[in-house]
Amino acid sequence: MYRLGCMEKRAPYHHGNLGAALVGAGMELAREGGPDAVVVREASRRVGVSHNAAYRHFPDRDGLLKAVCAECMSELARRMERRIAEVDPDDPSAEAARRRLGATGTAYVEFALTEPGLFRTAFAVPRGPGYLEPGEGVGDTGLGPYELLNAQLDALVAAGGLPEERRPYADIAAWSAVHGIATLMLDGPLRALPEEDRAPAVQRLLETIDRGL
Amino acid sequence: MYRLGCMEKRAPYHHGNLGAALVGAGMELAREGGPDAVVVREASRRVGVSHNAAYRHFPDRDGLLKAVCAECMSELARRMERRIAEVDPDDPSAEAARRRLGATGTAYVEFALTEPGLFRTAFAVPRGPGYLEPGEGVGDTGLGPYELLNAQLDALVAAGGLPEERRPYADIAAWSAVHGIATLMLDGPLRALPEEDRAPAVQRLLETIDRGL
DNA sequence: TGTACATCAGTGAACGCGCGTTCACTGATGTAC
DNA sequence: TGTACATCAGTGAACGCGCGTTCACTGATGTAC
Repeated sequence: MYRLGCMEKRAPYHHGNLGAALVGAGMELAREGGPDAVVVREASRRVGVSHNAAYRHFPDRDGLLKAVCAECMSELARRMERRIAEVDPDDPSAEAARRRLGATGTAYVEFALTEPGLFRTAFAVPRGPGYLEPGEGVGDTGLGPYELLNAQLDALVAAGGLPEERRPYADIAAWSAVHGIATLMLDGPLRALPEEDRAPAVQRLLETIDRGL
Repeated sequence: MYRLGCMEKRAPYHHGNLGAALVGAGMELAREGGPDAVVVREASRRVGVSHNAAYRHFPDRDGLLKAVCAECMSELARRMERRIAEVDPDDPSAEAARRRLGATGTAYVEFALTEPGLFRTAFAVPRGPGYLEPGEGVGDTGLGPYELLNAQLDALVAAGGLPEERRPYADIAAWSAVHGIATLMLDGPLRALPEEDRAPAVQRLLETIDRGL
């Protein structure tokens, strides 16, 4: 087998867009192995650049992880937006609002189970508050996952599907429920739950929240 | 300052109970830094023994972590038992059963927030199912945390507080909710939630589950 | 009660691993004049 | 249009870290006779 000249190693001396390329490689790593797998040396290796070149674009390893984090959050937001959009956007009924709220939960769990590495990375925030700058971690609508959830709850109140006095902390309650089942199935004892029990368990959880809110 | 002779280093040549002592040191490490902090070398150091002595008692690092894990689970179980016992055990009413169920949730979140390291370690199970042998990770009643939860749900059904047809997956729903809020407040974005919002948020979540189940 | 011996429970030194980070460097690019 | 020069974006080598794990070893303990 001939190796063509195009395999020359020296091509990308000035890479042009190394920062973005490293985040891309970081996403791959996150997908395959979660946040711990997002390491400077391997990301550089994949891009085909020496490992210290990365320090021109990120102050340190946490800087890279932060950027990958934000990208994972955005991915989650986009998936939520997509599922929400499946409910007729022109339907103003409480029932539709309720279905949109359910869609955010469904998308959340779906994301966790189909992209475990990205899900873990999205929530493996480097310590300290304010790790996401405004405008980071958002989907196509410019809202982040948490804001999308809140928007659905507000819409549900507006549509008369949830009494206003029960609105406070409803976001946290709903979020906790889906986050919990995702976490338990992914990294917790429920990882041993047989495949056929998963969908009904999620269904039961969403119904419980829907009824309880 | 004089160092007295009792500080002699050579005292514990044959330690006598090194395995248990290492688990004890491992619990300290877990309390301070979570599962990642449970490392053979530091545990040995704290016990005052060379680091490879540990390999007489555990096949490898995961062996130690597994033992510490089980101990953390037991601690959680004991705290749940304690909170459950605060509800008059002779009261057979559905209302009491409901309060006992709430107590398991309260204890769970309490444990997570007051002992974050132990909580994280309890759920940092080494990969692979069946990591806990039967009889490991249990409290004084011989039941583990999940079994305690199931017991309260069964009791609630028996007391007429929950229709039997809604029993399936109710355990997972309830567990997910409390696990989720604990995880989000501990390691997730809700770690930024102001102290004064925490208790009401937990309260709201427990009510939602209570109403929704 | 002694004693020889197997076994047990430790020691100390060493290895390899992959990482994060820093250093002095060099070749490419952009710009003021 | 040229040219000198600052700056930018890479390179390659090296350091230190703390860990898990293994090796040959040694002193203490328990037991068969």
